[in-house]
Formats: sequence, C-alpha cells, structure tokens
Amino acid sequence: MTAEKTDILLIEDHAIFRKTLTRVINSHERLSCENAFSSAEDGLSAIEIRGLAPDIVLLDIGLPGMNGVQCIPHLKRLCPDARIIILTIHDDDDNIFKAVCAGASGYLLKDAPPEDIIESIELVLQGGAAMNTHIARRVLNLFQEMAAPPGDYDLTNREQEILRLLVDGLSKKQIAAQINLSQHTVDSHIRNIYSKLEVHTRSSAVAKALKERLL
Amino acid sequence: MTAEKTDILLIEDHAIFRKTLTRVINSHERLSCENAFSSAEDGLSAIEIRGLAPDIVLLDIGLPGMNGVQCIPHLKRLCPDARIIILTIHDDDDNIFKAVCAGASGYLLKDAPPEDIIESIELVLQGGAAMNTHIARRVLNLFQEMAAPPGDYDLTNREQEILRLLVDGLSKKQIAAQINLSQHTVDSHIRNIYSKLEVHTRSSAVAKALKERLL
DNA sequence: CTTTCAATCACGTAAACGCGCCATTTTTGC
DNA sequence: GCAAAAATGGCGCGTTTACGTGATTGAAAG
Repeated sequence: MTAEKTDILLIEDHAIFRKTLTRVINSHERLSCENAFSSAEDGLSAIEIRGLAPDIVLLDIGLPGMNGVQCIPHLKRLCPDARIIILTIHDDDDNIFKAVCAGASGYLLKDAPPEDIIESIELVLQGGAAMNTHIARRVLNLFQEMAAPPGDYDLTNREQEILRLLVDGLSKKQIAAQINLSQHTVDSHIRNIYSKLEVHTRSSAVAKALKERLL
Repeated sequence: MTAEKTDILLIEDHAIFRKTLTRVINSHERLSCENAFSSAEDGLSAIEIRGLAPDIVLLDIGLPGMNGVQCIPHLKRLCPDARIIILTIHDDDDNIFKAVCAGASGYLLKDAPPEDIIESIELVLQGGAAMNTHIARRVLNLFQEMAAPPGDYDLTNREQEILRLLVDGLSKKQIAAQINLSQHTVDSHIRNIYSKLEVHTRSSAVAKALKERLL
C-alpha cells in the first residue's frame, strides 16, 4: 500500500452534481478528485495534453457533444489502466449493453446515495465490478439473449468434425487428406450434414453452424 | 403480499452443506426449503413427478452424474418461472459463462457465509441478480471479450450487401437476380471481397464475416 | 437376432465456382 | 479537372460442388 491517494477523474455535465461529487470524493481520506470536466472532449484533451493517468474515471452518459459510451474507447486508448465507472440516469438496456461491451467496470445510477458511489469505487479498486443487483440482472439477461440456446441437429462426432473443417474453408479433397478418408466418404458426410441442417449449400451450412453455435 | 413462504429447492451433493443450508433457510421466517436433493437427476424427476414449482432453485455445479450447468435447461423447461442461483466452489470463467448463458440469476461461491446466501435469495426475489463483485467483474470481462471490435476490411456497401447474401447461402445467379445485376458483376464483387478478406473460398468468406461481425 | 444407423467407399453428371484477363462507366476525392 | 476507386459487364477454363444411386462394414438397440 502506497501513501498515494487514488486518482479519480470525473466527466459530468451537470455542474451541481459534479461539484457535490467532487467534494464527497475529496472528503474521503484515500480518494482524490483533482480533475473534473463537463464534457468528454474537455476530459480527453486534458488527459492527452497534461498526461493524466487516473485510476478511475467516473463517466456520465448523457453528455453534450460526444456521449459517454463513445468516450470509452478513447479513454481505453489514452489510459488503458483506468477503470471506468458509468454514472448515469439512463438505465436502458441499450446503454448498459454498449457501455459494458466497450469496457466499463461499473454502472451506477445517479440516484444512488454518495456513500454507495464511494463504496462502488472501492469495490472496483479491489478488482470487482460495481452495479446494483437490478443492473446486474439486466446484464445477465442480455447475456442470455445473446446466447441463444445452441441448436441441436443430432450431428454425429464425425459430422461435427467435418463441419468444423468446412467452416475453416477446406475443400472435400483437403478434408479427406486432413483426416485420412476417401473424398467419397467426406462427400457422404457432407450430404448428411446438409440433410440434417436442411441446407443445400456450403455457405448455408457454415452460416448455420456459426450462428447457432453447433461446434 | 401473500402469507405463502418462498419455496426454495436445493440440489447439492455434499450432505452436510445441504443440511446446514436447509436449516438456515428454514430458520428464516419467509423462506422455506422442503425439497433438497443430492443429484440433478433426483431433483428433476421429483419436480416432474410431484409437480413441484419452486420459486428459487439453489444449484450446485459439481454434481455427480448430470452437472449443474447441464441441469439448468431442464429446470427452465420444467419450471420456467423458477429463478436459479448457482452455488459452487468453481469460479472459473468457463463455468460462469455457461451458467449465465443458460439462464442463472445468480452465482455464489460456497465459501460465502450463510447470511450472504440468504441475502442473495432476497435480492433475486426482488428481481435482481446475485453475484459478488468479483464474479460480476468476470461477467463484464466475458462480455467485453465477446464484443471484440468488429473487423474492418474496407468493404464497400455493395460488397457488404453481397457478402450478406453469400452468408444467406445464395448462388451468384440468385444474387444477381435478387439485386438486378449481371452474374459477371456479382462475380467481380465476390472476387474483390475475397481479395479484401484474404480468402479463396465462399465458406471462408462466410465464416470470416460471421466471426468478425462484418455485417 | 435382426434392424437401425454411423461410417466407409464408389461412379457419374450438370451446375456452380474460382480465377485469369479484360473493358466501360460512374462516383469520389484532392 | 483529373486520378483513383467503385461499380458494372464480359469470356473461357479447369476445378469443385451438390446430388442421384448405389454398396459394405461394424456397432448399438430393440
């Protein structure tokens, strides 16, 4: 443990909220917020020009100009080690999804009491993620939606093996050579695959395999 | 609010832990655990035969026979309204990923104190998700890995359009008909796509398009 | 014990494919 | 205004594919 305080950078366009939050953070003995900005552009250019390297970035989504989600990739580039915590009134799935995909470590709602925000910062510093249980639930739901149940077409092992090689773009001849079979046998397996997947072209088979995670 | 207690079903092969947990749950005034099983098979058949409809299922992953992850789809089918909370010693990414994709609402480690487990059950009942912050962090990381930045091969609009049709499994002739072009033109576009994607077969192009989200 | 099914191999054919090589026109960017 | 890039169209050739129509073997299931 060093004596250094944790350096927090804040990007938030609402002036009163920004000042309140800065004060609350600075009243904490191990947290420090020296840099607070009202737009993503200001924050990013300050980071770049003054070489800031915050430990944590608290980021609003509803910013004028560049919004918070768009800002995340730039932050990741300028200070890859910084943890980003989204702090917003928008709790719709789309924003949550985009923020999480872009690399946020936390997603807090502004109506959370200041102590919760401080606690979340500490959790993130300890390597955790900060979200309330309802946001967490949304994240899990998003996951489940993305992870459509892998289709099941009763492919045999051999068929799956050959389907994988088809996805790799190999021809019958190449597949036959790869697994030491006759081209005719490979052909036969491919026919069975087509029949089970109900397709008539290689492309459709490959597309179906990838879309429905058959491998 | 009904006077009914929340019905919790437990599947856990470790007898002592199972009994401890059952006792702790039943000592809670609004929770009830009447059904505890030592295997997924026992639990599932009891649900099916006796028509159980638990509100929450606490599910171990490291079960003999069918494991917890495999069990989830069956639970979803037999009692679609039940919330599933994974309770396990395994906190590796693969298990977390599979459990979350399969539809778990929570992921707890067995070393959590019983009070935490009770609290998590309450959170899930309130529509939240139950995980500690480190598990949550892993989930977010998984998200970010899945959301790899879409590849960029400078495909033109026309090329993207045709690539989409290739993914749909259409032949040159069908594509030409679909967008009112000569087969030769389509052929020409396909060549350019191959060249940009650095592939030489339709399958590889389709695979690359889907794997790297080029559409 | 027989039937089903996976896995293996075979021949032939019409259609589709990948590619070399080429030309014209339109759009885009400096 | 001009060069680069994109979009369009064309011919030919050797290869590959999809599919019809078979066969044999061995293992699993009834």
